Amino acid sequence: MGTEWKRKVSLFDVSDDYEASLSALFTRLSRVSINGAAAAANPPPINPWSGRPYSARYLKLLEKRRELPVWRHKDEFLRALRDNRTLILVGETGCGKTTQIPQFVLDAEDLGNHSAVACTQPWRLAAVSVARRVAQEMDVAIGEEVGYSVRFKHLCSYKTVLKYLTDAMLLREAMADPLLEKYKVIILDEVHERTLATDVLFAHLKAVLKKRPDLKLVVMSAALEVEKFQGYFSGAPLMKVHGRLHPVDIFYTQEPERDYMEAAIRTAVQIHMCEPAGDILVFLTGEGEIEDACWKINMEINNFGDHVGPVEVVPLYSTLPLAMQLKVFEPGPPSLRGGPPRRKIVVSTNIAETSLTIDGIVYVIDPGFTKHKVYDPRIRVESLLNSPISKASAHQRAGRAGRTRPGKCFRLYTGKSFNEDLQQQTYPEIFRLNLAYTVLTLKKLGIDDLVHFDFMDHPAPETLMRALEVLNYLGTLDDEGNLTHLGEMMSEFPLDPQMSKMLVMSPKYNCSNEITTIAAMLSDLNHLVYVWHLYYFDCNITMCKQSARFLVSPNCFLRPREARKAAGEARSRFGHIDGDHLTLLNVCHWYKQNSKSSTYDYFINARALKYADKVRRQLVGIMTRLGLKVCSTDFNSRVYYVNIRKALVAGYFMQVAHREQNGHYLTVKDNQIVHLHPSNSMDHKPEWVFFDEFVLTTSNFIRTVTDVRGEWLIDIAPHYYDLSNFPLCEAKRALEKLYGKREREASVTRVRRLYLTPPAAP
DNA sequence: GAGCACTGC
Repeated sequence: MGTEWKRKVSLFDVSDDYEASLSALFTRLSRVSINGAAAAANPPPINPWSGRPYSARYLKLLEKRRELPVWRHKDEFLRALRDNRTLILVGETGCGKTTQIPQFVLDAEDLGNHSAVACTQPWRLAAVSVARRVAQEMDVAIGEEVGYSVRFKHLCSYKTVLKYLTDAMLLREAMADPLLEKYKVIILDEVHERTLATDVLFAHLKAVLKKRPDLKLVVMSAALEVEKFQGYFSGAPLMKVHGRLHPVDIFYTQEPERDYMEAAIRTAVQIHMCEPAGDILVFLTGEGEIEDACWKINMEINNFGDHVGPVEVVPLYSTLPLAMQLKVFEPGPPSLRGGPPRRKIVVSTNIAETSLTIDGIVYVIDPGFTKHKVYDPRIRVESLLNSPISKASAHQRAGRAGRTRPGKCFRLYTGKSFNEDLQQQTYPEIFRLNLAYTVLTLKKLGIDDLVHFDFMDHPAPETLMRALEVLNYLGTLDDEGNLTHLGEMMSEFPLDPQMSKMLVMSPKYNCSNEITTIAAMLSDLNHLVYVWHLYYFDCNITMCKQSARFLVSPNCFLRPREARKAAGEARSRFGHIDGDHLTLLNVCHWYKQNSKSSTYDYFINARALKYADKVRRQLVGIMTRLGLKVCSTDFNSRVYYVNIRKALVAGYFMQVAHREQNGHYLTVKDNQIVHLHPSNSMDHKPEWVFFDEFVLTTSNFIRTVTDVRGEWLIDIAPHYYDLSNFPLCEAKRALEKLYGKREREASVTRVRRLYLTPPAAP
């Protein structure tokens, strides 16, 4: 301990010296006390957290912890924490900041017996696995003194003093308790990821710090853009901790490569022929490229015959079935003594950049591209663009080569290009995503003035305007920009506003049961499976954080490459001719009745459906809490599907396209030419459709599309289909006719009433 | 005629 700072010694106080002596004591005990006599004479020290004696594992872990680079900075950190309300800690992968810093904070702060320290992570798996690890390190049961809170899973108790949670979850907590009063110290970890939730928390917590003098904030990040963080947090002190990775030699090309695919394949083959043993990881942008490259690498190497060792080329991307994904973890072919090296070549998307760690990789090939989701508020389209990676990404990719031993990274671009062309960081999400959901969150947090809100990076004004416009049309915000009663209800759902709107409206159409199912199926089905979690858990915390993530295909329909046709046929069995939303409902119904039978025979992704069911239960819980009836129209009723489609329109009336005379579809108001995505299940091309998403890939596609009647649009959303505010187009003329028809119907009704209704008694 | 990666009381 530093001499200038005499800490208050409490029961919770575990100083370095104390732990060192404890460690020595236990070493002695374990040596002499086989028969227990010595142990009885020297009772082992009591863990102040649990009130029980420390276990042997505690000491084993303690020794490992003390080797972490961050331990050398413990005193410095505690001093900085005492003297400042905000501080920034920069530490490279493997320095131990995520597990140790929160424990240091517990050592420093005199806390009550309620949850007082929160540490955020961008990913659920990280929050859960780190919490479990830290519970072991503190020798307490998970869910007691150390807990976690992520979507669908909360493991905390009244005893919890340290809680790991996702950043989005802390934001959710802030919506109910804006000052976050139950926390004394909030640690935001992995802030360089710049998730939307982290960015919002930055600004919100900055404001909370002004209102709560007792709150402290620790911001932790990997390297890069440190000055920016420091500037934003008005010069908060900065601590740097170095990590422990093996060195990686980086090679650039002399000249820019014209064809990065060809260059990547050539480099892989060269490494295999010339470099010593060690597996290769190649980064490409998508499934098509990856399958292509795998085939070509195999071909070229096979052409060399027996002169070179055999290779196993393994593709890796998220929509690959799980069993295939797991192949990347199998060891490659063993090398024969004296023979040429054999090796495994993994060809992967970005998934291998941060999401999972593969043992044995020594060579990385980085062509410098990735696919990115980009939102254009002008045309309201999210598209996938093949674009250059950032320096931070390149750094991360290179690091994949140095995890087990010194490695090499081959960048297929020039050093000049790296220095001059690549962005420092990947664009933060706040620049790239549709902000409707985020703006609703901010409104719920009580932030009125979005334009002057203290974002670290301000989103484009158009994106904010679009979000406000959408929320206004949905009835979430009134014309002054205040949250309406409807908006209050919508903000309770962890869903896009269109979806929360259709949920809130669905009881009115007597189909909230079905709408809840469809919402669950539509909400992003990517989710994490904790396959390797326990296996890696005791080995290495960094691996545990990053190894265990496998994606479920984002779609409930499987389409294995080798069985496309069969998959298509199986899918058509579920197809509903009125549209994909109803098809999703069919799949769910089928699964509920047949969950025991082999889903794979029907090319149905059972894990996606299980996940959807989890989401559904959560949504039903929220509905019930809000007093919204969970009900269904009789399945045999003529209006069963009609009601469902109408309820969907109540949310999706802004995402509608109209078929023109020439057969093309134009989106309403924006007049974008779009095509029905070939995966749609309709047997016809309806005049009007609504859609879930507009994606720009090989063409302008609208995906997840359902037939809607024009009359419903003007009945359900007359404020949006107000013709005085509509560009001249075929859709407008079609709507004019519909309004005319409605007007005639109305006058007939008036006449009937006039003549047929008996006059009311005076 | 088709699929980068993640997340949410």
